[in-house]
Amino acid sequence: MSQPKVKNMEAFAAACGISRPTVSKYFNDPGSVRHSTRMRIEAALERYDFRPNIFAMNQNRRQTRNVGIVMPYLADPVFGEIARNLERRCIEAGFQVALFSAHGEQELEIEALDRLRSLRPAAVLLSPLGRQSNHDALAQFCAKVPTVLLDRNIPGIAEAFVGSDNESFVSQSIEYLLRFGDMPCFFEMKNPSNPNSIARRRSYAASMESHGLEPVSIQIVGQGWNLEEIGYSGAIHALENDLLPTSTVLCSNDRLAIGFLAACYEKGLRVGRDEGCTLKVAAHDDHPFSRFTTPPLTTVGHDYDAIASCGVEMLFDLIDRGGHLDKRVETVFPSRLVLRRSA
Amino acid sequence: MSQPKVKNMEAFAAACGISRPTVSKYFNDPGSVRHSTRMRIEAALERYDFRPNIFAMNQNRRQTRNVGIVMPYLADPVFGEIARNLERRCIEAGFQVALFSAHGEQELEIEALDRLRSLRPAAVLLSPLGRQSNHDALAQFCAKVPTVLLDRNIPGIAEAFVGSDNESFVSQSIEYLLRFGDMPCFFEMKNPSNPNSIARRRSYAASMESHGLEPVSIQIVGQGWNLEEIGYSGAIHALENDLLPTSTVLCSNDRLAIGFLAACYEKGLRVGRDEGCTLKVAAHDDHPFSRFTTPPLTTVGHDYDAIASCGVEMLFDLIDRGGHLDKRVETVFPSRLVLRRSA
DNA sequence: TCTCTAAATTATCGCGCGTAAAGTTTTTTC
DNA sequence: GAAAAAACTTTACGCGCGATAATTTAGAGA
Repeated sequence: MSQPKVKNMEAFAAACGISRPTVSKYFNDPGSVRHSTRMRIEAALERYDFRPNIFAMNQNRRQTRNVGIVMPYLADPVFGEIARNLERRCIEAGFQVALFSAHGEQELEIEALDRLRSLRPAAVLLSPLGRQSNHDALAQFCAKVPTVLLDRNIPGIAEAFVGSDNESFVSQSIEYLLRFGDMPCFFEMKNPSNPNSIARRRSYAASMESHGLEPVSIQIVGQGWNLEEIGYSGAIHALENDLLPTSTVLCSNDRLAIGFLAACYEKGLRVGRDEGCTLKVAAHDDHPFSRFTTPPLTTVGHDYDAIASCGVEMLFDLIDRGGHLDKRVETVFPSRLVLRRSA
Repeated sequence: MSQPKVKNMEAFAAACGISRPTVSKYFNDPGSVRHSTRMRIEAALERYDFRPNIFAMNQNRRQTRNVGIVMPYLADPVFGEIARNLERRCIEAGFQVALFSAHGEQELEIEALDRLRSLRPAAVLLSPLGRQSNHDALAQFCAKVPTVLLDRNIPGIAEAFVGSDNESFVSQSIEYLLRFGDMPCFFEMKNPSNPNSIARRRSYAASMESHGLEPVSIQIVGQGWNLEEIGYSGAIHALENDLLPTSTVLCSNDRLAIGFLAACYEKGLRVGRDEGCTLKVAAHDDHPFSRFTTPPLTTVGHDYDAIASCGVEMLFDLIDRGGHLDKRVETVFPSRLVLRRSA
């Protein structure tokens, strides 16, 4: 079956034997036209290679059907995974998705939001860089474009927030470690760019104190997103100078832990809960790679599916309500412990 | 300084005291107007918050300034990294970038190309799934949209190909291993979805034979993109059944090797070139994590920068030439050996 | 000062669609 | 069966810009 080209909706409507406004109505909502005419249009759609010009549509509609997804660092598999979930669901709901990554840089985040704005998205799912973000620029953006914050909260900005409960993360890991009598010290960056890290730091301290224990942190230096490298150098430094106050280390996140484990190997330290091991290591995030570290990393995982589901639902709800929610909604999902051999 | 809104180019031109066609000309090429008028426009641009409606522009231009980037699996950090490089350069050249991922699925790749087409891109950088791709659909796409293939070649399709030289990859690793008298066996998937894997298989055999040695492959089963898991199970199976013909293993790619190393740890095998190690492992790709495996993985790395540079240059050249090259160009970059402790 | 040319202007068309109003046909309801 | 409602058609306009042609203006060189 050849598919003759039809250059515009006018010609296509003529080929259907239907008026253009009705065809237009069909493309905006196939269910809004009579069943018999719908069949005629869809039959013609098989015969002719036609799809409405997306630019003309977007120009004339009151609202586009674009949604934006902005990730802080797409090369990080965790965000790649989240983005994948979100994108899938948005497409299924009939939206055109524009995917952006800040690549870990403040300027690029602003630039991405800037380019996104010119796409006039109906709404945006934004996972900000966090501390590294230009908060004024974000606030300005969110004031103009309906936005749902994802994974990283910035209080007061955007219409809603969906993410993981950092408290649940840390309390789960600590409960587990304490059950075996281990006093976990907290391994983290001194100046983390990730706001979740701050929340986890607080949760660690609170959780320890609630057990009548004194929190002890090892704060390592480092800037940027190369967390494995930062964790590695920090661990080397800590091991060489005997800075570890306890034999159980709870890392703020898996990527730091991956660097930590590499350092342990280099220093000839055996990690795990087996006999002969001198160190236990646990962390948070359940990074895709954590299952394959040596030893496999005990960690606490996100419920990506729930976060993605809730995030897009919030997004659609926001769009339905005209871009504004009566009050800012914060939804937070609990995490689940993933037991492996490192602790 | 308040930024009063200006709703269209007409109004903005009036605010500048300049005619609309001239302003239009400016936005299409700021250098094409007289210096004094350019200054006036840019001064007004500071005062007013105006940017041309991108939909109207795209609708009316002979050609859009959109370019598409399609990756096979964005959650893989290797592709995330490549995409980041490409995106950056395209934006700098003044293009709007539409980023898509096939998420490892044939249908999604087709769907992405489909959505991309409606964006009428000036040209596309496509890194196909490869064997898993629907080649007919790809050919159909490339016939209609000027395309540069990236990383994975599909002969005869698209205007050009830019990637790494798999031959150089494998010969470098083999040369290195043989220098220490190690007979490397080749660890790979039986039915790899990645066309590079096929090229590497051939290169391994050729390289071994050129040294008068007999090639030995371990082909493991598995489907999909969860390569670490596939490598892990394959290695467990091989180790338990004593299937390894040599004590040096050359993995087709790093992700398989990561799984392999995890299996070795589980089986209590020490890997590396130190004393007391029973196995050496090397691979290809220089995955971002390979530096942090235990032991750190000896591998062969891509020249991402060169590939990205060449890819976008090819893309721009293709656009300049009106979307067609006289003859299909294949550019291939050599790789560099990255020595670490695993072999 | 005059000339020549590059640049800017005016005027007008077209792109492909959304949208609205008014009139017509078809379907539903009782 | 008539009345009401729903779906459709026709007509017309507008969106914001690119493109073009015919004119006018400005700036550089002689």
